[in-house]
Amino acid sequence: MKTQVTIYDIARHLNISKSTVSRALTGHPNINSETRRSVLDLAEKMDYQRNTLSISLIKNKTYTIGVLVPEFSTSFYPQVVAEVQRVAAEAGYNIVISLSNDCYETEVANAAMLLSRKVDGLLVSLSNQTQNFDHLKKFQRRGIPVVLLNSVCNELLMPRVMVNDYDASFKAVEYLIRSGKQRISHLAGPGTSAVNQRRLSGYLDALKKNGLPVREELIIPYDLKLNKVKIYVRYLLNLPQAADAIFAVNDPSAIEAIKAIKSLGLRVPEDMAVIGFGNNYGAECTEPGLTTLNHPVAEMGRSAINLLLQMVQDDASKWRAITKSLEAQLIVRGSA
Amino acid sequence: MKTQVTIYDIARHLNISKSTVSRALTGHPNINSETRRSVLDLAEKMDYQRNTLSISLIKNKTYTIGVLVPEFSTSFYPQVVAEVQRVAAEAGYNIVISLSNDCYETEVANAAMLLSRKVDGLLVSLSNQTQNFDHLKKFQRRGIPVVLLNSVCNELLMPRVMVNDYDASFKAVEYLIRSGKQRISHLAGPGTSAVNQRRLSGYLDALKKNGLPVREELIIPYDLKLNKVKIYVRYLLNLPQAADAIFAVNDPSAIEAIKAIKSLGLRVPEDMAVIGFGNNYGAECTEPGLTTLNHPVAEMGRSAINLLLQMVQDDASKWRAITKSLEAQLIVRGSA
DNA sequence: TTGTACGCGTTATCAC
DNA sequence: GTGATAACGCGTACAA
Repeated sequence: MKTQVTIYDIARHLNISKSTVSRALTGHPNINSETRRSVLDLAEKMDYQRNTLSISLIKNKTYTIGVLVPEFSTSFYPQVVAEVQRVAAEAGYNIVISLSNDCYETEVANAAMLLSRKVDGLLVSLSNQTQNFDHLKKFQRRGIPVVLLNSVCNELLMPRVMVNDYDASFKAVEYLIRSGKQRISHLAGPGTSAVNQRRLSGYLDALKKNGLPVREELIIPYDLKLNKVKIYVRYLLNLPQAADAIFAVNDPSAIEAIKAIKSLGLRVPEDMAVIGFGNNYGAECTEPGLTTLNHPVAEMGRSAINLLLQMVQDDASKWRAITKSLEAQLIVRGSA
Repeated sequence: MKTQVTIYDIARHLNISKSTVSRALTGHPNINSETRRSVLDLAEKMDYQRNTLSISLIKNKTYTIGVLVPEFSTSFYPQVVAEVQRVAAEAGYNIVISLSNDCYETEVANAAMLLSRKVDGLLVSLSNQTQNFDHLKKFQRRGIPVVLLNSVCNELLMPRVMVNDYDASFKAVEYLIRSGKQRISHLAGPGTSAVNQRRLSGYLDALKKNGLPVREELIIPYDLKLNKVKIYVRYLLNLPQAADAIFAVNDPSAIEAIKAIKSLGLRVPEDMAVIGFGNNYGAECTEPGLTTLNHPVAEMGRSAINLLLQMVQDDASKWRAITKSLEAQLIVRGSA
């Protein structure tokens, strides 16, 4: 059974104590430079590798950040996570990623796992289902900082980074109105998610502010299962007063809508304009290109992890439950 | 300073020894059911959380798998990783993800980090740049199993999971030939990557086997920077004998090619057919839809992690350097 | 400058 | 069934 090389092994070989070896390895000032040299050489030769576990145990610090996100099914979270990983690595931290698959139970289980792994901080984007926040409270109670991404939790005071969905949606709908559209429909996501609520609000207010009536029949809440989009599009076109634009809650829905419209022999944006949300992969691949709101993914990841790393270093008394709200820009391609 | 609740705290409160507490918590058989009950109750009440670090230290086992991939810039790795995470979680393992950004130095640094974190196994997809494999050898030397994903390393004997790029490319090119194309171009990726080499081989052999000449001017090696695609497309169309089809090494290139062809006023696939590789997000968004080879992402992730978990459990003497080669299916949409 | 002794939180091996 | 005691690998007061 091959066991690892420890500082004790090095110490024996050099006839010194393991504390001296430790000092050499950690770069402690009080050590003879020759001793240190020979330790480093031998360590190299013996292919010594520090055991991070024991150090973490002693220092009660793991240099690990837990990242809890719902899914990787669009480009959004992968891109956010990539940026988070990059920034964290620069600061000497590693990340442990957990996917909740938008399932509350999985989210709780993963949170418990990250807790028992003694992460130094938690970056979390809650699942759509999550209504109970005890799993996050456990972190707070232990003095482990938590930053929310794209999520709201009114019970808990913790910093969060989000996109200004309201403003963005408002902007998108107003753009449609300015380009002459009158019957703008909203393909909405599940109302359980605060994100979707904010997008709906932006839609509603843009209509009101511009003197357009809110028509219930044009607001379609759906579960984001793409196969239903075609049905909705057909419905919108067959209304007594057909819709002339769709503001979709996300890009995949918008892309699906464009396909449906075209398959019915109609033109985008003349017969029906479409605007999405996210600017995911694929948004520029449609014909016409999808006009959509750009999610500032890298910036979101960067803000969130920087906020969290700052909290990790600061004393808990310095923590502030600030909300960082980033703007989503409207990218005009051709679908609206 | 709030410190964590330990088994010793529980022991004191109940006037028993910490060994007994440990036994209760781990479900050891030799323990009075009443004692156990009171321990579990108190643990719950005190919000006790096991410290995985110390257990890992003592058991020399972390239940952690290192996952080292190049990037998250297409849907490929995120989807693979999502599946790996799912399967690993089922088996009680967590994963630590590291992105190398296709940079050799980063890859080496990340590997060292994972090593010092004492991962139980490593799943790695090498960067394009990687030519030296010492960082992987270190794992092997310590008895930590490594599985390669989509990578080749002739120096090292380790299992790998890959797509049968050769067969897939052969299939795609043959499909183009059958549909009447004669001057099939290949937009190739950097030759340093074995994956790209295999795709090129499949292209070449399909031509040969079907009696078509290999024309050097139709083979374009490029660095996958999408902004160059338009130039290449124009070049291919302006040849004395213009190309009539493009087999692109990946989907983004193919999608870019379709756009370029259409922007020049030509038709896909009549004037120029296009086939991609990967079936990434966006492949079904183009007009016409992109005909491409489907990367069996979930299956690849599953195979790789299952192979690795098996090795983690087995003795090193049982390890076999098998190669698991999965088939990529041709998805015919409209671009060819 | 170096060595000794202890502790981090837990499990394992002995006794009893 | 339970309790000491020794590990796991390392850092660090404290003493020398």
